[in-house]
Amino acid sequence: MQDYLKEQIARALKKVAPDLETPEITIEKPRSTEHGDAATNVALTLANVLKENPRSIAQKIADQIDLSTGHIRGVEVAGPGFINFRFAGNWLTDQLVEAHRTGREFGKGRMLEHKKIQVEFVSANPTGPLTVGHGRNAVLGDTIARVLEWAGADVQREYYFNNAGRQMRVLAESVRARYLQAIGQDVVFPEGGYEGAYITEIAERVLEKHGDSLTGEEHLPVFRQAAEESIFEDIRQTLARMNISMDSFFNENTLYEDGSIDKVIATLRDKDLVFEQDGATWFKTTAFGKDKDTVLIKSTGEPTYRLPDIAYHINKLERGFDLALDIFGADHIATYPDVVAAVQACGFDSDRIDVIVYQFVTIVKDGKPFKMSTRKANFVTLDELMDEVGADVTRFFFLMRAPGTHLEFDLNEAKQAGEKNPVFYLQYAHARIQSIMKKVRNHYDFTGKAPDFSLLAHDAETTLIKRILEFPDVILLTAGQREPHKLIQYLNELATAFHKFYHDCRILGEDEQLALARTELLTVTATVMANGLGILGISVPDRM
RNA sequence: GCGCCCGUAGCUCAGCUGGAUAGAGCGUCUGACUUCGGAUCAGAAGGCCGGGGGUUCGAGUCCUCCCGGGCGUACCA
Repeated sequence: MQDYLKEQIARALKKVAPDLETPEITIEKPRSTEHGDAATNVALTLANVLKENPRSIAQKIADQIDLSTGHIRGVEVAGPGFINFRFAGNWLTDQLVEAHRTGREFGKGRMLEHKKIQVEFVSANPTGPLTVGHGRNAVLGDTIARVLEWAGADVQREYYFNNAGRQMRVLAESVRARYLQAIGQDVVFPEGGYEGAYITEIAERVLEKHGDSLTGEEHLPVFRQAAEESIFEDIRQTLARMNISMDSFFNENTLYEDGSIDKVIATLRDKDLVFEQDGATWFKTTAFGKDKDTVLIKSTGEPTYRLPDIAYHINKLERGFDLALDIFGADHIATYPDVVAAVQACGFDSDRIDVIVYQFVTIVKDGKPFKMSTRKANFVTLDELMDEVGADVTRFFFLMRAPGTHLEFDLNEAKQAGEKNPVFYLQYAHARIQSIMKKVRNHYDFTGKAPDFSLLAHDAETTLIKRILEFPDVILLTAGQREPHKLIQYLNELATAFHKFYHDCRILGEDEQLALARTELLTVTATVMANGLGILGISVPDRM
């Protein structure tokens, strides 16, 4: 329809101003329905060039629009010089028939067809349970992956982790200390160790399984491995509970084993971007405009996290992804330019790497900001949150707001959200439709009959139809921007249009033809709602 | 100090990438079918879009300078 309009406008423009080169014509959907179904601002943009009043240009163009094809019902000039179009009713019903026929697949796009995309998210090291802080990352990553799939992409979900660094050593020492305490030894708990209760539980399980003989330093790996396995199992379960399942887990260690780390250093050294100083190996980031150079390998011989990060991203590109998406918290953003610069220097196309940065979640508890620390064990786990409000509300809460804005998560409010939560508004619409359907089936027999959507002329009906037809565009917008809250906003509008329809239009008691058309309108509505909630990873109840 | 993000209704946030009278939810106030689920619907109140300057037909949106908050700016991840 957009293309059709553009063509019409371009043709009209030729008659109005034959000498003018056809400009870019943009079509937009007016905010208010009073302004029709589509509008263009060409007259405004041309006012300067043509040295003429925008309204009079608009009027001349409008006069030249061909209405005889039947797609357009009305053209009018409004405001400072907008040209508004109204679609003919048959165009809407044609589209609705198509949507109805497509059913469960309605909304799937082909924008990203044949694109291999990797979304890397969560990527928390196995040092403790996932917290509310990780929640936003996890839910954003998974939902973006889902919407990319709906836009046609072939998506892989990957979890990147490191089980060999300093953090993990401290973790193992913490477990060991708890173990020694459990068998009655008087040991000092390591400075900066992990204090959570789960550490003690892991220590107790080691004691049960291996007895009390693991007192020596040399047994540290046993504690490390026990902790890793146990914590990873918890993380996996938490993710599953949130409706998230990873396609692969990538261990940072493989980058050392397969030599990619050394290769990165060697390549950068060839380009004269690496040098030694004070016993450390540096990356010359000042060459890319940064204030300081960056350490890649510490004087202790231990690499900083940037080095494997670089190797990891090269690895992703070598695996053939058209796009590698990272979901990063605001605190990680500083490394991104380094990684891009290094990847580029190594001869790879860094345009294939993109980062979604989300701002931090501020936990508010009892009206005060709550500072979390995994090490200090004062945190709220995702499991605890889901115990309180359920997985659906948890996902919804993290998706409601644009990733780039700070998200305030009021625990008290979320916990008592119960019936008032906005997610129920969407689920209720779906459940209500199912309930209507059940009643309808008892009153009418529609078998073998096709609906005539042209009977749907009520305001509430056309509004609902227009909303439904927006769905495929919303998918593409959400996928393109990678901002799931846009889908939520849309589903809210869809639900509102449905509830309005429910109040204004009835099915039971209406003549069979109209009842059939309305019933099938609701079928499509329910499908779109189900598809949308599915992308958000939220359940779609038939009853509530 | 420098870099990135943010500042919109009492609160939490949208605002389709520069368009028409700036929207929604919660909260407050007033109303609604004796038949399909009232977890709903209709309406009211509530705003110098942090502030100043600039760009143009047109700015919440772009440029610039202030103010205020968050995160970076580690041989921590």
